[in-house]
Amino acid sequence: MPISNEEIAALFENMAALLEVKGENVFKVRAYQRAARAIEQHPEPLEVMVREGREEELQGIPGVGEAIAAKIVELIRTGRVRAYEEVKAQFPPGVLTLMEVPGVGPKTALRLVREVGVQTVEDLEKAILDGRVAALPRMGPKSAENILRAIHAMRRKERRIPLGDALPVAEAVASALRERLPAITHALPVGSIRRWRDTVGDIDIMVVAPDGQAVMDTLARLPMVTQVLAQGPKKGSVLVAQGLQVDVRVVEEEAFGSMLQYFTGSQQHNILLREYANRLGLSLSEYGITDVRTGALEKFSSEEAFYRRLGLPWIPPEIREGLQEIEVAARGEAPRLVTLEDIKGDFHVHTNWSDGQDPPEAMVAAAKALGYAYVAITDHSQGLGVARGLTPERLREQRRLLRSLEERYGIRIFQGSEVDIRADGTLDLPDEVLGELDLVVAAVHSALQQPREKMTQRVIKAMDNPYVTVLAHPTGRLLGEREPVDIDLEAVFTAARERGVALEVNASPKRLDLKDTHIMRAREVGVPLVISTDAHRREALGDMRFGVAQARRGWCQAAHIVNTWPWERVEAWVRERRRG
DNA sequence: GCCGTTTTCGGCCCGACTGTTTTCAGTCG
Repeated sequence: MPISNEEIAALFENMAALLEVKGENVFKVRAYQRAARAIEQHPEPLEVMVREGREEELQGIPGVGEAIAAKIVELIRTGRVRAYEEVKAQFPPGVLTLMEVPGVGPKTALRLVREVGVQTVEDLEKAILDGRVAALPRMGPKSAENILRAIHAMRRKERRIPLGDALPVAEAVASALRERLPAITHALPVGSIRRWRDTVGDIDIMVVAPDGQAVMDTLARLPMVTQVLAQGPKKGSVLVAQGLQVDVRVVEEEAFGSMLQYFTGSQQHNILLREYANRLGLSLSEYGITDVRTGALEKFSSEEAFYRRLGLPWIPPEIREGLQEIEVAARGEAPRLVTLEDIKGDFHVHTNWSDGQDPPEAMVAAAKALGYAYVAITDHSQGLGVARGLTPERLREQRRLLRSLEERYGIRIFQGSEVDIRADGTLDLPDEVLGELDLVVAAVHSALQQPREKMTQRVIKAMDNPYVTVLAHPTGRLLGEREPVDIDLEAVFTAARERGVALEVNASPKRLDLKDTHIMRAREVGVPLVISTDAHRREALGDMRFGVAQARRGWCQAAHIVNTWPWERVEAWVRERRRG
């Protein structure tokens, strides 16, 4: 069973936590944390790199040096890391568990285990309720109460929430603040929302106003706020519905640029940017840039000016993840990322002929209104009974309608099908029917529990069919609802490139599938990509922005995305594949 | 433990908030 980058990252994350408990050098701890994050985001499975004898490339990952590279190899070859086992043996397992509670760090966790004897979150809750925690020296009733609240909040909300769910909440809080306090000139979502991460852990909102205290008082009294976690003059944290945490920072207008940069993050990007600035003799903070030699603070009204002062072009928020973006920008090699304006059409759209809500007319009109040159209507195939999939006869009937709409709306309409990939890898429509379509989007909808090898072969078999144009939502995940299928994506990427099949970046905020790191890897491998909304109603065509953002997070340029091409080129590409 | 437009040694981002503290440690982002 191969070990995933996420599992390797988790080990180093635990290693860092244990070293922190042990009281190790904080920079060593940070080194492990940084490596863990970089490994988690690394596009290619490290297991593949080691298996293919490319161990020396491990040190190309930012933050991975000789020692950590050796531990990665050890883990992949032997299934364990001796140094980790040794440090783990020095502490009761409860320490790491307790540190999962927000507000409980290494110091507190160790004291709770050693001096109160708790090992689990349940133990901890009991110990707080019977007063044993508050009785500790340098603890008190308020500290204990805060930990208890954190435990309850943790139980309400364990996971990160999908971007599509967080965004409306963030906008509601921001606009509520603006309405109630006219002195606010800006209130905007920042943090991982502004970076368009597929899921977010909390909501960050930056507010520009002359009086921070007034903003915090207003925040605390908002109707959607259920609890105030922290409240100072410049910064506050509250809980809103579903236990979602909202962090607000207030700044004066003149520091707009530096605060926007700071609060957008990511934290790792900021750390690296601050190190970069230090080498220039500059010190960065949310308030501006200080010349270390003179002590003078320079303020910035825009992010562009802030980055420019560091000799850098503006870096798009989507790629501020602390990978190589600063070095690349400094060399003047930053890619021009794909934009929404580059998108010329949508390749995956449903109508009420299958499980969509709106008729083909409405979907076509909506695509036209977005300025698209083309749209593919891809209703489900017959086998998907729950989605009222189309039989070959219904498909032919629909084609006549689409031809008439094409003239009426002046937009190229591709008739396609989202054809089901059956459990054995065969397709749900015969080749002669597929051949009558302009393009074919193939997807897995059933037997999602198949083992890795079987699922991988099933999907590759489907891609063997020359009529298959796009593999849709390749991992099948539904954010917050369904885990991705177990599939060897490296094998799928290679097969897709060899066959000239495009992989979908499904833009629906419920899916975002492929996800950012997969997109990055697919792009590296040379797989053509398509950004599609999978819209089931006309408004959902607007989800394209989520998909474009994910592609940008994967460092995609327009050239990597098939639906930035004019329709003539798309048609030629489909024909070429069919000829083999 | 990592890393280099000062460096293979000696640094390592920076500030806000809380609670329990008479001056700061712990935690977080």
